[in-house]
Amino acid sequence: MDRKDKILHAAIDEFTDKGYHRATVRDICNKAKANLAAINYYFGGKEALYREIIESVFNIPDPFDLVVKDRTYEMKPEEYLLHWIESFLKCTSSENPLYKYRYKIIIHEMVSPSPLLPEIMEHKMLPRLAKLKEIVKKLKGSQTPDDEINALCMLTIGQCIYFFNKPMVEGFTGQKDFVDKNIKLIAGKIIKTLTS
Amino acid sequence: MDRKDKILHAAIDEFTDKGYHRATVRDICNKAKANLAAINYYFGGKEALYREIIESVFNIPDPFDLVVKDRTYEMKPEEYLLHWIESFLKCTSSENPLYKYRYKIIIHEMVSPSPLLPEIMEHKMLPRLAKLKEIVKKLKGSQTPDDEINALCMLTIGQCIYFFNKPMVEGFTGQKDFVDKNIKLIAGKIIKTLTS
DNA sequence: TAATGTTTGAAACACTTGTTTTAAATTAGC
DNA sequence: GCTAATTTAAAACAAGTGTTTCAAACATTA
Repeated sequence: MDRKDKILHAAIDEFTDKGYHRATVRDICNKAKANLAAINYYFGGKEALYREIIESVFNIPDPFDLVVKDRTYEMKPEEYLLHWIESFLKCTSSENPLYKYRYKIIIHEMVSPSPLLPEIMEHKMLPRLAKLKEIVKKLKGSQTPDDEINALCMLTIGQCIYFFNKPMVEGFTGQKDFVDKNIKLIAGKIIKTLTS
Repeated sequence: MDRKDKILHAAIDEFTDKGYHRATVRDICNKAKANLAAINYYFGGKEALYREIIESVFNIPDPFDLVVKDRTYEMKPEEYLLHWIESFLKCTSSENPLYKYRYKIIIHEMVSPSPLLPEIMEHKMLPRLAKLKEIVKKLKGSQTPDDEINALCMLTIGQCIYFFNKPMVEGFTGQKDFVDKNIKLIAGKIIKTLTS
């Protein structure tokens, strides 16, 4: 692993852990055992490095796309959504770091926007959310009011994304592996938001 | 309004908007038209000022307590929880700033913990969450597994707290007043998570 | 009024941040 | 092996941070 990769690796750790603002180039370089000037040399600055991280984290297919593949239009909406939810929840665990990082970054961007939020929102998030909306619409029927579809989508996301808050989940349950242990249970509850 | 109050007012704006780390004493003083040294003079420092803000934001009764008052034990769990959820959602609107501020601070603390998170968690949040858990337990029956109770509580909180993310809600719906307009609809969906 | 305590204001301090500079070390190409 | 380009290293820079200092202004009260 060369110096540049080591920096990328350290940067993804720092940015996803602390968000764009609280992550520092010094901490990243220390973690990568690189010199302070390395980030500007290789990437051109902190913001450019962050943009590279964003690309690497978002430009991989959704985990649930791998399950669903091209069966999208032969699957029932319920089945599709259950995959969507379970895949989302699985991202909280560490077995697939890139997906976890993606949602950690989203949470940070929502709470403390970086200069890159507008483009992340437009190019990375809204397209994926549109896909969710489309399936929910198919499930509930096309005559369902748009506000209700929006509400259902956001309730689903809210339920899923909440479990990325480690301090909250651990503080509430006292368990470190609560989500891993209860994915089926949680997904089952969430899907009821959409179907009942 | 004296100088100290003006600082408190400005500080609550800055801390709830940007969180403990990104809020600066300079911005607070500028907004309060106070001198830079005022914060250290009146409060003893940034952290002490933040602690004062925390107290003012958390040491008021939950809005739903005002509705429920001492009728807690004559109310059905469903009725109680619906109040809990609606009150929570109402806090997203600006009509009652202190409640809104409370949840904005919670979100910031979850994502970018301040030095005060441990005491906020212990003294301000867990007691309130325990109350929710107690009612959910009453609703689902005492033989319900603890993991399921925990999951239901967190799903409920996740759904509610998500709507405090203004950029997310506006980005998704394109509307500024979506939550205000749809409180009954949203609360109705959330309560189904618990009852169905 | 005079003396005292309180509040304000401007500057400076110590520290952290992202960035730039400059030179040394390393590597690649001939 | 020599030259030139690339990479690394250390230091300095400029801007921003929380805090402190200290004298001036103000208010209070004897």
